[in-house]
Amino acid sequence: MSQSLDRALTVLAALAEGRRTLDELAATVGVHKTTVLRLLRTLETHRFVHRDDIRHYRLGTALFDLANRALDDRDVRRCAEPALRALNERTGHTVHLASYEGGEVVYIDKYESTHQVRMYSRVGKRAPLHCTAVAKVLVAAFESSRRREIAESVQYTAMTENTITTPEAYLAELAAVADRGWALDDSEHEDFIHCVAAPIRGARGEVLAAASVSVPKVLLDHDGLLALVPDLLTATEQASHACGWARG
Amino acid sequence: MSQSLDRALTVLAALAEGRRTLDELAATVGVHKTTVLRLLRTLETHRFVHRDDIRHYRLGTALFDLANRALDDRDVRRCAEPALRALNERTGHTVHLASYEGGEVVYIDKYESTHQVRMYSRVGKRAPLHCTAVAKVLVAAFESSRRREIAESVQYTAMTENTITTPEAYLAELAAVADRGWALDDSEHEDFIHCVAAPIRGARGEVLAAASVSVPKVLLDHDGLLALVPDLLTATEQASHACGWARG
DNA sequence: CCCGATGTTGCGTGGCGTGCAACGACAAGT
DNA sequence: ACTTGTCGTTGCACGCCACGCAACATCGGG
Repeated sequence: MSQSLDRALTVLAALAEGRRTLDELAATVGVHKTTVLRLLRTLETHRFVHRDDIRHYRLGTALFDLANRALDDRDVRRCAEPALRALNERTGHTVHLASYEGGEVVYIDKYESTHQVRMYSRVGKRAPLHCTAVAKVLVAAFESSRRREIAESVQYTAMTENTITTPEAYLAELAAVADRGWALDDSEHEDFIHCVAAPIRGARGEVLAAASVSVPKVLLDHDGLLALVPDLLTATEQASHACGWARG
Repeated sequence: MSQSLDRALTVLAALAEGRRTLDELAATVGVHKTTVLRLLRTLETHRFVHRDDIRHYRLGTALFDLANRALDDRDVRRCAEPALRALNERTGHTVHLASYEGGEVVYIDKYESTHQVRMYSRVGKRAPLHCTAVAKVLVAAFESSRRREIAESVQYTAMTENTITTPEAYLAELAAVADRGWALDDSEHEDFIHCVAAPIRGARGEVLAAASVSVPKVLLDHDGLLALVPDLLTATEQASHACGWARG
């Protein structure tokens, strides 16, 4: 563990919240401001931070560059794009693409709703495992031993009345998801939003990612949401083909 | 300048090219592999890198998170979104949003073309100052002394036959752009693509960002491109209003 | 079974990152 | 205008910690 690097990354995390001054940063990281200054200088030469004001620092453009270049490398993202974009245009609702990596589910793409009501999410954000449709789809793709392992380690924070709060209920849900081929988030994450999600498969049939449609309950009731499932499955199958999946 | 941090950032830059092994990284950075290992460990605990394979490292999810959170903070991006999205849907062509920061022009948003022919670009990518329409718009927004200063420091790399290659020609072009309120890239960056761009203004009339429409020449000839200008200006004016611009 | 390549660990050295204190720059208050 | 306070910046000396080395672990291929 490199101390200075560790501190620099903490600085970046602090800057993610918004622009900060030198000793605001020094305070949050808990080191002398001189130290932060030097770290910032190095970060600045690499364009990781940028000072717009004489005394305010901000995240720099190198971050955008790196992140989006890395995202660009993901084949799923590129291959699934036309299908998901079409789904988004057809339904008008928010479409997410998420993948499982390193024990967490992360959004790797997003297509905004055309409606006024927007949901809060962001590419790069991590999705809770127990109360999102995409996570259910992705975890349900594992064999049962792995599922059980994950189910044990999840923090079952109750986000709404409907949130699943026990490993047993979660495992049962996963089995159901695996069985029917798509997942439902019945306002388990946020009270006013419900979602459906389905897997996108690669050449060997493995699950590469999950796509979801999220819709505010004021726009569509439960049955209305379920009516989107065929549309969703059409899109994910189309995306799966684009990713090399052979079987229809 | 912090040595270890400097090396760590170089490692990240190397990883941006794609997944790498430990001593590939050690070689490119030019240090002992032990050193790289320890840097990677620190980076890994902060989710900046992720090892998908036992011997391959990749950029991690924290980068996406940071970058997109930072992008989210940009008011322009959010405010301009509906107008640009509409422009993109109306024309079917690639729409870019770019802003000037720290001496460089960087793409902060992108709306993909619906046509088969796509252009290569990416959010976070830096746009050359002398041969892109967005850069012309942004630089033309400065007062003449600043323009001259910038014009002197630009590297006039000739990308195509039409690329502007002298400070004098560049300054003349900037004056024309400032005068008519929009800019043209007549295949000055890439042979087969031409673009038009216009500024998006904030509450005090200052230029916040530039929006552009890029279209392959096989789809639209010069006159066809110019015919898009009214559409573009409608969109940028709409976006400007959303950003607080009062005057129509 | 050996051998090469690559990731990992222990360890001693000294470079370098650290905190301190003093200084500079700027703004606000009196 | 002087003072006062705040914040960024610089010089410096100490000692920690990051470094490279070498040995070990692990895995695959011949």
